[in-house]
Amino acid sequence: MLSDVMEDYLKAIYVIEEESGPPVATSSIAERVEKTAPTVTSMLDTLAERGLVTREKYEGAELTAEGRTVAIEVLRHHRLLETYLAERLDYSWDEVHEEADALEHHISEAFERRVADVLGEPAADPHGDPIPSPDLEPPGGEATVPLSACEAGDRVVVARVSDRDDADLAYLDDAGVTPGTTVAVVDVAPFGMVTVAVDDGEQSLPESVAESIHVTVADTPEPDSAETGAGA
Amino acid sequence: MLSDVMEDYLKAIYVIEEESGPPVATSSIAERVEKTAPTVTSMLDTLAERGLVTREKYEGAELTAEGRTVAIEVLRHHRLLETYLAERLDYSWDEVHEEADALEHHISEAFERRVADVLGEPAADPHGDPIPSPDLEPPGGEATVPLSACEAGDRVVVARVSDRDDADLAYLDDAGVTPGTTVAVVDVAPFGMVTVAVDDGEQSLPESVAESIHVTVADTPEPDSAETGAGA
DNA sequence: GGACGGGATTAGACGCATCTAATTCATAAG
DNA sequence: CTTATGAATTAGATGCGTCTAATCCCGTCC
Repeated sequence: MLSDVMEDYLKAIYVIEEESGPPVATSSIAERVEKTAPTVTSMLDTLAERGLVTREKYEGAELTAEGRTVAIEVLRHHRLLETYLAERLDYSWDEVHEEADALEHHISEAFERRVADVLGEPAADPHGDPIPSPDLEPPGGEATVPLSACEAGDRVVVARVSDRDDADLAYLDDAGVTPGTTVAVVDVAPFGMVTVAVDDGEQSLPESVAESIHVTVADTPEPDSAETGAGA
Repeated sequence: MLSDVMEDYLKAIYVIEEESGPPVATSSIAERVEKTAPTVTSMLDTLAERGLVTREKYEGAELTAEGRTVAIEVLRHHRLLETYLAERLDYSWDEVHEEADALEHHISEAFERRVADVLGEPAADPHGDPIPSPDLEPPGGEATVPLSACEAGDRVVVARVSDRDDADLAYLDDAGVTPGTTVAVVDVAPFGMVTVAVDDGEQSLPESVAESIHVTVADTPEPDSAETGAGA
């Protein structure tokens, strides 16, 4: 039996692999799971013994197929729970994460299946993150870019928003920046501050927030008049 | 923060107090939580240090007011979950227990409240056990007796059925012996085997099962002619 | 190429929940 | 009153996940 703790590490490694690819550094796992580096090192040893990760000393870790499957199952639990809480228990978009984190390790296969059934096997959770299918294959990621990488003039559709910071989430919800909405990038200032136009006005977002918003570009500005180059 | 494990002990002590009153013996806790006696002893020490139980060596343990409140909260979680699973997630009566046991320690106050809300603050779970109210006062137990203590001729209403053995539960469900149904006691044989009449025939239940079914007596046989029965 | 700096690992310890084996206690039987 | 019996406790060890402090390795900078 895998402990909750091990599942948390595997999940962390998975999402880091998703965003930066393997190998995954000890320190980035440590940051994500909020443990010290030596703790992570020893857990990686345990995980490696169990065949859930491979690793080389001083390099980094990488999930095995088995470890990846476990991680994806946890992620499926997490995202199904978030969706269920939002749809059936009146949770708001920004509240679901914590509860799902607490429950994801403790639901049975039966629970997972029934929740998926009553929801109709949804494809994405309230933050826009894809919900892995029951076969636990890695969900196909459609190409998205962080909002922080966009340029002034782009019109973009919000694909997903990191679920890691409740305060940011509440703010974005309030601002009308939710998965599926279209926003126009008004300005990208020095240090990454991004200003976007939404239905009810303009919002300026610090870089840290803009990084956590992933979008698909609907429309790029035409590179035509005076402002073509490394402008502004 | 109280660990899940501590909550389990407190819950166990509470239900044992319910059925036999304090003080609660180390060995009966050990049996219920499926741990060895020394393990229970040391946990009782911990619990006593935290002010959740009082105890005297070689005597037994008793919940403090605080310990009782914790136990009742866990029980509220458990029974709300059982009810929710049965009503909203298509679980059968005999499946809910295990899932509720796994989840009861991990749901938030918010979750508890919302589940109670969508269910309309139910009074009893699918096994007939009373669901503690949000104030966490001990739920008022209406007087019931175990089916094993009934006599031939009694007509009784099933009040609640222990949720501890899935196989028994499935059998009883199939037999039509569920909370709220009325059954007639046909015979009480030596060693406690009880035969009851239900809608679809007669069922013979071993004593262990008959002990776990609590009933209210609707009608006692008049100690008079051979067949006083008020006309079946 | 040698020293430095920062991330990673090893060393060693701790707290918790658990176990088995040995001991102690309460009490029922003689 | 003494002893036997069974329950409860103490003693001592284990596994796990965690920490801090010390050491080690690798890539960079002079």
